Amino acid sequence: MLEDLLVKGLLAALEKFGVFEEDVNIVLEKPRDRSHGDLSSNLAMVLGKRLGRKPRELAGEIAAGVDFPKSIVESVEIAGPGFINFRLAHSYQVELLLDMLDPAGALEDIKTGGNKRINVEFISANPTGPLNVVSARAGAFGMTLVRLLDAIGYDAHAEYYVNDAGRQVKMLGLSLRAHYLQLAGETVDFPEDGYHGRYLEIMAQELMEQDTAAIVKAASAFNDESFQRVQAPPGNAEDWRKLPEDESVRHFAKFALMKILSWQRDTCRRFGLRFETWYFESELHESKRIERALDRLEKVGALYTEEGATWFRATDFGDEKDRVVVRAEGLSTYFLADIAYHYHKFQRGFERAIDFWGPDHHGYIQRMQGAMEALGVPRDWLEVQILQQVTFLEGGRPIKMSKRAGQFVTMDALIDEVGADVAKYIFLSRKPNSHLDFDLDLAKEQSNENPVFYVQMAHARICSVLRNAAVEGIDPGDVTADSLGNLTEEAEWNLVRELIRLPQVIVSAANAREPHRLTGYIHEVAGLYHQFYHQCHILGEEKDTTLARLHLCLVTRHVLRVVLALIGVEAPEKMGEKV
RNA sequence: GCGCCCGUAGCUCAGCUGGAUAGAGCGUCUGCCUCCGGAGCAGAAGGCCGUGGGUUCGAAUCCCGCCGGGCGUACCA
Repeated sequence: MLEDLLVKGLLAALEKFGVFEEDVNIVLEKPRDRSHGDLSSNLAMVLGKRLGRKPRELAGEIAAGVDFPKSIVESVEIAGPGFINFRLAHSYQVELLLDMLDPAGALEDIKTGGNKRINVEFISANPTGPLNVVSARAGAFGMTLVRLLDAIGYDAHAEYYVNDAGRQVKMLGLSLRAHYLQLAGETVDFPEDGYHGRYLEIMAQELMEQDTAAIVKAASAFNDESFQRVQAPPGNAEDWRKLPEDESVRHFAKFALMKILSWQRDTCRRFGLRFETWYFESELHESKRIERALDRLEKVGALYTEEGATWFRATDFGDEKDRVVVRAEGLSTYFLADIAYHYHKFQRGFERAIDFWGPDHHGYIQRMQGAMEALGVPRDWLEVQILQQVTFLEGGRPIKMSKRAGQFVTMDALIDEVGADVAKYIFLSRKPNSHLDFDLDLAKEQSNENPVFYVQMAHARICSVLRNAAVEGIDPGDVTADSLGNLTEEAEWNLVRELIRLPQVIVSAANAREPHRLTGYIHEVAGLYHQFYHQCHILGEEKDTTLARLHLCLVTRHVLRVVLALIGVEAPEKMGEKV
């Protein structure tokens, strides 16, 4: 790595001041202003005080003491209050570019994860209705993080947890059954805490029209491995209606669950989300994992009984109060199921688990990590990323999202109206902990003026130039150091300098869990490409120039493709007509 | 009350873990298509980085106090 080389050189120069590696942390950064070189160190300012020297003088002496090959570092300058600025040789930058294209090069070198398995769980929405638009942010982030982790050499695994057990599912069954009975002409009281969404009415309507065969056929869409548990209830709705109430509700619930999961899965697919595993809570109950987790907590002395309930000693693990795991009536809490789920996740052999949660669950982190610790799992095994809330505005005012009241914007509607690429790009341009206002009206209007098109345009433009080159019979061939050496313009080198940052950008975005650094980066790349395109004519120039510029196009296209693939946005060869 | 997150251009947001003159998109204004795609380029206007202190060579960034907003604070999920 270049930076290591520079750091080494600086350290060598520092020895005569009695400063050694362990005394100082040398940081090199890219100056904002290009006239300050390619890389910059604040070393002299940091050391100035300690050595009782004026930073600028010190910088001068350090700079005089370093010795780099001219083929790598073109110049070392002192500037401002004492910055040491390095200017890289063009030949070296070209080397870095070529290394990035090399299948065994820089993008391979950043794969330092050792193929360790990491589980990334996101969305995990309750299976009580269609996915709403809040899940879109989680989907965009989670999926991108999975790809980023793969890009740095981990074996990342996307997972979706389905809460298909407990009270809410029963309520779902009750609600659907009530709708059905109403349609069948019976007078029924709608359950008090029932789900009022219109989708359940529609589902009930469908149910009236579907016979057993149709229901079974619908269920057969779930033959994938992760969905073995999703099956049609026996018979048809008329049969279920006649059953004793409890059993009847269970049948309706099972059907509703099946339908809703199919919607959720379809929506995920439309949004480009692929989950290796859909993990069902009901499985935890059936496999006795919940009881076993409880036993184990008991065994390690992390439980006690009070007022008839069983409590987990969360305060022993940093939480502010102890938490109930089994209620006085004997029912286990959602928390206990979650403990069992995460413990099983650990047993499945993941080196680390990353969960994406909403801000309303932040108070849940301590107890969850505490429970894992109590079970003997390393404290940092479970990493929770809080994705701040999205406030959706329509007609200038916030939409209250309530699934129970049936009032929310679906993720499908978002995809229909602004498009998956635009939606993903908007979410991925913001950092995870920013609360963001999403104005749907504006998004619809601006979907035609969105930054995502700016980036896609750059890609399409490159493809177009390459097509034109082919028409003129020019075959750019492989990118070589010689060809790129013919680049002379400022606009060309501005682009080059940005392109070679790719490996670092990927590493930093992955490690910081901040995918938005990717969108910032390609926006910059696209901008520099557009500038280059306007300032430097590519085709019809003198032969070496044309070739060099075509090669720069090829590298830019590669970088854009790599990053667009990471964020799950298409890299189109042509842009459609603007509406 | 306590805990977490946020406050940067008219609006929506970046600001790479403390650096040099605070950026982008949208909106507003001015130029640029007989020229590889104008979904583009060049430029202008627009900021006490909520506020008051502190830390140091240096703060939008770190610490403390206020002000304002969101979320949480269940034997709900």
